[in-house]
Amino acid sequence: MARERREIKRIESAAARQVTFSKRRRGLFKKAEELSVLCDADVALIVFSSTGKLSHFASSSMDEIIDKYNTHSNNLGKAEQPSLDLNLEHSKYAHLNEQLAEASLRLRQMRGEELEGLSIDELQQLEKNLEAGLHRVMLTKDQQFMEQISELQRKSSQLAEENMQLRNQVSQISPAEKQVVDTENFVTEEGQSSESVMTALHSGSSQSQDNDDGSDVSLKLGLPCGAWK
Amino acid sequence: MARERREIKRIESAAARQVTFSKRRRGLFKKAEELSVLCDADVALIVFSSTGKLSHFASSSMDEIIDKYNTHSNNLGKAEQPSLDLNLEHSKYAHLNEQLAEASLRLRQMRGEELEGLSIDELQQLEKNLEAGLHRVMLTKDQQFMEQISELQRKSSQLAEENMQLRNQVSQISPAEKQVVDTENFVTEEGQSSESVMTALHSGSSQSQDNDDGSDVSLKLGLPCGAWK
DNA sequence: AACTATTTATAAG
DNA sequence: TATTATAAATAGT
Repeated sequence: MARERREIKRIESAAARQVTFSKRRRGLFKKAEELSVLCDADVALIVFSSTGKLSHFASSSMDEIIDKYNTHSNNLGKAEQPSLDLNLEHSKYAHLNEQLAEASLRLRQMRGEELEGLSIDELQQLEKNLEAGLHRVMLTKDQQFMEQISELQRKSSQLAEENMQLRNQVSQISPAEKQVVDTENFVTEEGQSSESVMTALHSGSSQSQDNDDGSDVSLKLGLPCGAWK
Repeated sequence: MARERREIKRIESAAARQVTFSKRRRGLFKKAEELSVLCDADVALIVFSSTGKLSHFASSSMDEIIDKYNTHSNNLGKAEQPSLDLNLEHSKYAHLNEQLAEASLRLRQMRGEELEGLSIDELQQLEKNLEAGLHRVMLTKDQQFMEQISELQRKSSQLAEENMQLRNQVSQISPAEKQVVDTENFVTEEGQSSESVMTALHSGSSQSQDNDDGSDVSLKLGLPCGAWK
């Protein structure tokens, strides 16, 4: 990354080593912070220079991150360090930590990670749970889709009716322009079929937070559907 | 450092965040190692992704570095304030509780419970996660099945061979009884096909660990498969 | 420490 | 996942 590539091995000259240390340390800390911010990750970095000087960075609390690290490591079967805590608070704390570790292990396993230690029986059980969960999630999702569709149908019927009334008003006030209104208005009749509503779902433009680049034609369904109320 | 500068703030799109996380994490770990090697520094790096997955690097022993960090921190001075410490303990405790609650909610949701508050987007995400997890679990399970089958094939070939040798011995010692042995023994030839082994898998019932009497080819599948090691 | 010529990292596609 | 144009890091001054 510079005038010439530097081989990655200990720099013998103490002076050069010190200079490189300063430069690279700054870069490393910057990268660590950027990672934590960009990706919402929890990052802890501890550096001791060859002269023993400490520098450190933690995106949240260093102690918390270290605790979490110890918990995870223990899960993966490494030795514990039962030295520090003997009082009740600490054992409660430890117990909570265990529960959390257990829960997150199960979550990771449901995501298909860390399956190495599981027996075939356990894998089959996991598979069943996943299938059952998936099934319920799909049912719930479909139900919400149907609810949104019903709501849209209701809404569009109402709008169509209002439109018709408005057109009537307009034609009474200025009969000559009725023709224009009829051809420009895209809601042609009051009773929209369910098919047409579903089509509208797919052709409607998106609203809100994401990439509104103009080519995205998917309608963003979802709660809270304040936009429709 | 790329096609376009990216502002250093949390990436909203989960997918993009994940991609960036992978890339930058790799870069960060590389830099950490380079610093430790070039400058003879002691470096520890702990990263939890936003999904809770841990990755870490330590140029020497993580525990040692953490110990050294704790020592330095304490020495460099913060006179301890008991009340503050208690508050800290308390808030850590509360925080752990929150994390645990969050984790178990997610677990229940993965089982298809408590889906009421989720938006359609969240439901679809959950569905994707479940499908991905299910897929990985099935792959792992199938792999274990295949391993067990291979082991069984090996074992049965070996048994069949022993069997043939024994029959030869018997026929040499007492040729008159050869007929009897041939008709009573159900293992007829040395090379059992894989189909026959798989059939045995489904028809086999109990196992007692061990009867290596040379004729039982049924096995209980499942870990720990210590009986075969 | 400030300055480039280069190498590296990485955002987008 | 691999590629590539560009931003960033940094080795040697």
